[in-house]
Amino acid sequence: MLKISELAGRIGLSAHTIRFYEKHGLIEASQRSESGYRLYSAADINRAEFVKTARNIGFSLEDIAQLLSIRLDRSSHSCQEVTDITRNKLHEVNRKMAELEAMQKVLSRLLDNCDGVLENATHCFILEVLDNGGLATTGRVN
Amino acid sequence: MLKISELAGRIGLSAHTIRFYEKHGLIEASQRSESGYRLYSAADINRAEFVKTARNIGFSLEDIAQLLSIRLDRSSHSCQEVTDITRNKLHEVNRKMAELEAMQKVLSRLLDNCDGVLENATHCFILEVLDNGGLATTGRVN
DNA sequence: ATTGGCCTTAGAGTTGTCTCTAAGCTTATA
DNA sequence: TATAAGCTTAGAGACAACTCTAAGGCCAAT
Repeated sequence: MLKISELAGRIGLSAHTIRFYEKHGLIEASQRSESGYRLYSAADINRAEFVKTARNIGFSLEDIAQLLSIRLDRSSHSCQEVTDITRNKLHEVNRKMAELEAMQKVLSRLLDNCDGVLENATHCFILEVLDNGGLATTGRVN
Repeated sequence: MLKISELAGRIGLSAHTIRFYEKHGLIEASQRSESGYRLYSAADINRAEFVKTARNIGFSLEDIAQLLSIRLDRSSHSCQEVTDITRNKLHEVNRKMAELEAMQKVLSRLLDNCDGVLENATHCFILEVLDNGGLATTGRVN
């Protein structure tokens, strides 16, 4: 049986975060010591590690709550529920990537077209683009 | 001179958001009507459009505040200050992209290896990976 | 004159994920 | 036995960028 900071050290979360996860139903201590300290069993530790792994992958706390409830009673859930959660997450990631890629393109184009060595910014290319509503999409900028 | 909702319609922000931006020093109404309504001049509108464009590109409100102060007095700022802000943003975007790419890889690998049609989740590949601390990096999973 | 839609302000609420604090009890070490 | 380190709780605070509310004044049209 581990105490909270032992569990924390073991899985790489702070004790604060573990209590926070507990408040949200993700991690639990199946026992308490006489003085009220949380005590984590092997099963509790496994569960905590599951949570940490899922968090590392990028699942939200809400996703993880769902995955945990499936894990708790695997036989009454389908594998598809799990793949759905995973697929949704992947779609979300793809959406964000697309957004970031768009930003990346604009930012690098701005930098490519600005020598950035002018002593003052009276004719700064980037400011001009911002003033003109963005990079022209007609006509090459490259 | 535009009133707030006219400006809002013109640049595609809500009046709420414009007031919020004003509170943060990004947009200002150089005049008020007798009854206290905000009135936006051509210069105010340009500034608001600058803000909107920068926001569309993905700059944070804090970035924009800096860009605006350069724009306000271009001659006493260097072009490099602008490129620095832009470069920092690009680095931030690149960092986030790398994170998302990692997530993307893991998620697609999870999905690739799970047929996801099992009636129940007793042997769900994804749950097993989560239970075992993540995808093995040694040994092929593909 | 009344209605409805716009405007004002200060300030609270939202989302997600922590992060920290205060006040007080417990346990281990010197 | 004294001290430090660790534990408990409820609840506040942080961050970004909004989003909304309440309570009230203003203005144009019917």
